[in-house]
Amino acid sequence: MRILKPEDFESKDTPRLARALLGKFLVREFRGKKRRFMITETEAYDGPFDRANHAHKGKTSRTGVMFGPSGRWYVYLVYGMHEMLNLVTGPEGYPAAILIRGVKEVSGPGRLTRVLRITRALNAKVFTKENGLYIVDIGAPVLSSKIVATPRIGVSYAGPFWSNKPYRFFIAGL
DNA sequence: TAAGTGATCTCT
DNA sequence: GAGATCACTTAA
Repeated sequence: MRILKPEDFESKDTPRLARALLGKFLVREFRGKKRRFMITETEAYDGPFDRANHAHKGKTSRTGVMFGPSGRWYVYLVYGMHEMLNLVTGPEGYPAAILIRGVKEVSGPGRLTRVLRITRALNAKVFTKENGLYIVDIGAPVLSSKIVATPRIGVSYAGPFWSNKPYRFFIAGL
């Protein structure tokens, strides 16, 4: 078992990283309790040209964290009530992130953050054990035949080219 | 199918 | 400052 490091997400191949995150475990240490959840669904938001990516219009106070180095959390509020958990990827200056949409037994990005008690307090925090939210690899890769890729959810505003890209990944049959 | 909810961004 | 929009969930 290995705790992943910020440098493990420096690649610009965001879809590949998103796919590789499946089967890893999200570990939440909160108020003295530690819980592990297997990541089962992710989405890639890949760089400045991806029109579905919040950062495609440039750096703002919200999206600035995506332009920084990999391995930070990007947490934002959507629809007035749901916090979304993303892991920033790519080298400094390349805005990209992976939305963690689901873990085993918890489907949906809004429910995930509610169950794990994740809020914007974690936004821009480095992904470490000290911050109470990190990822471990238990060394059990997911069979590629079990991984399904589809278009991302809720991004029709990005136009057909970007909204149809198969940047959503999940483990079939859970 | 649509309401709920508030931060963010794009105009004035 | 106002108005539209939004990487969702739940109840009907």
